[in-house]
Amino acid sequence: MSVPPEEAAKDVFEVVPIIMREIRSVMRSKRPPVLTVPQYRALSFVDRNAGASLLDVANHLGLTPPSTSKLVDGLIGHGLMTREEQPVDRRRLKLAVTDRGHKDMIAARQGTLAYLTDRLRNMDEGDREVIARAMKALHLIFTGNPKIGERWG
Amino acid sequence: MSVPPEEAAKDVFEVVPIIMREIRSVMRSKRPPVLTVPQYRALSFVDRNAGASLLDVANHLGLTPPSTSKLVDGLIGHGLMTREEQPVDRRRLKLAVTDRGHKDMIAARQGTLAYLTDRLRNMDEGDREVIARAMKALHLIFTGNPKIGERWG
DNA sequence: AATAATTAGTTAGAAGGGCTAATTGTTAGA
DNA sequence: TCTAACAATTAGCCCTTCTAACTAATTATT
Repeated sequence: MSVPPEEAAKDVFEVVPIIMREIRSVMRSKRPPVLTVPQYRALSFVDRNAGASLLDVANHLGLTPPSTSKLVDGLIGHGLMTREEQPVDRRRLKLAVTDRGHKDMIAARQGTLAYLTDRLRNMDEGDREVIARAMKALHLIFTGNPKIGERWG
Repeated sequence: MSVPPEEAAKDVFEVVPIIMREIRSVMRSKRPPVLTVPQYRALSFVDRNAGASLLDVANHLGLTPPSTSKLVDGLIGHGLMTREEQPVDRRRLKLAVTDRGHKDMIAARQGTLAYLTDRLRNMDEGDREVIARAMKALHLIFTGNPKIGERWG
């Protein structure tokens, strides 16, 4: 049976927001610490790319520089990230995750993954394979990057 | 090859936020009108369930009553929804979508679907089928409802 | 009928998310 | 040098979502 792009689009549009709400809810419910999804994503990126600049983070998150600046502000305010000046190019920041930021990030990740894993446990193994394949295909068309999972080491 | 729930969870956790950001971005970029995702979802629900109460909307969206109240406030302020009193139970609201609300909702939906459709067009047909199947499986485990797509008539 | 408990919805206040436009400093180039 | 480009921030806007505390209306209890 052939699936036209219109139908797949409708399915994605209906299901993705539902799952996203779950993810957000789980991630924000860990307390303390409380991490929002963008905060988690920023921490995770800087954790893997120590010394990243603000624009690096903005590009990775798909946010504008001002939004990212505010986001980083909040993380620094909570002691989860640091902002350093670089002697090489004083315009460019050097962001880094603190120990506490690293721990909070890991906690948020594990909590969310545990929840999702639990949800995915009681289903047909074939369905799980379909989901994994679908996610890889979606990742490719939405990011252009065929690699997935590298953020997980 | 077997896909353990942990792996599928990681894939979902990585990809869903990316797609969601795209959806949000596209939906908010139509101007005028500008509808956010929660605004769209509230309109869409009330459009299909005229006379719904605030709690009906809150439950459907997975939001608290105060959040929903504020959300509805905004929609009414923009002339997209109406709030009526019911003589039967004067505590219970009767929400309805205005003509303009209906039109804006359709416009937001079509714009977003057009974008997603476009993205999904240039891919292997087999991948599209995998995506459609994955979305149906995910919909079932996250909502308990096997039916999908009814919202699209 | 009077009182208590529940239910529907709102208000207030907080922290965050995301944008555009305008600004400050810094570096590189003609 | 002087200008253009760049990195980041500030200001100001509106939306999201929560908890806590509240009002008003209904139902249940005595």
